[in-house]
Amino acid sequence: MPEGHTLHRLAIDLTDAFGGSVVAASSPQGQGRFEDGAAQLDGRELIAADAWGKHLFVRFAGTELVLHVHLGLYGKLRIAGADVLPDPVGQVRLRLVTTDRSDGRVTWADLRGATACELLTPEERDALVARLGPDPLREGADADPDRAWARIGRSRKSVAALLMEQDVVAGIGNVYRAELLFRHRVDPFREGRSMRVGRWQEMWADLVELMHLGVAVNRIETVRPEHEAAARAAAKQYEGGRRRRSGLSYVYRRDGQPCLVCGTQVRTEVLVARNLFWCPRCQPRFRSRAQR
DNA sequence: CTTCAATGTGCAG
DNA sequence: TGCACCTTGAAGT
Repeated sequence: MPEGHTLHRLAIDLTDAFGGSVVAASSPQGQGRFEDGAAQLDGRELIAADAWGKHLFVRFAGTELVLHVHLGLYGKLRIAGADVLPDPVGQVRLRLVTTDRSDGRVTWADLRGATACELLTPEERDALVARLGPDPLREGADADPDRAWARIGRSRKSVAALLMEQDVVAGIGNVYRAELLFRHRVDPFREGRSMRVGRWQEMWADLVELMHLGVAVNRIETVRPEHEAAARAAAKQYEGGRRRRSGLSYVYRRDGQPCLVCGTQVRTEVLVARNLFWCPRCQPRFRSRAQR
């Protein structure tokens, strides 16, 4: 689940659900790992949440400390409402609860499996954000593609590796990386410095759109309308009746299957400890002038 | 039933 | 470079 779109969506949903309300904070099954933190937040008004890349920050009234959450690979923050508060399931590191004064209904958020759940001073938060690159989902100067280009355009590392580095672009994960490179027919293995700035500007603009769509539908969707039918048919065949949870994709997790555009088998290879997926025909090996 | 891989990252060696 | 983190669902036996 968690690439940047997930955290921005959670920031919106948390603010909608709890913003302006006093919350009860607890760490029910947190193995003691966030009990002190939860106690510091308990009974405070939640002001608002925001995200930068894959990091979520939540501000509370009456304290400078900021709640910082990073979901890692499989963390989840689930927000729900009901008449009665259910018992926590699994290792709930943090639970936030607010009760509606008029009808007594409760809204709660349960955090499980997160890599980070901690309270940061404003200085610590700023230091963390300072280590992150521009975020396509933020506004104005926080989403400056030139900052990313300053890194990419001079690097001998592959574009595929660079796109995963959070200090180059904050919020891209393995799915957006593979899909963005495919959509722009870019060879994942070409050096960053072999790219032209115009190409990067196109990729960035596309990424901004894709990730905003991801926030809106709460899912990564990257397939263009003209390929949707083929993508759906391919997914259906592959699923064999199972229910599909993730969005349609061109190449992500489609290794061995025919490319939706050209029919060539999609390939995969481990690059910097992550599975990279690409179409060798749509994204042919880039050869520099010197290599030709 | 058990095992493994996953949309991620930090740290040990 | 590989593991730990510690959850979920798919895949294997």
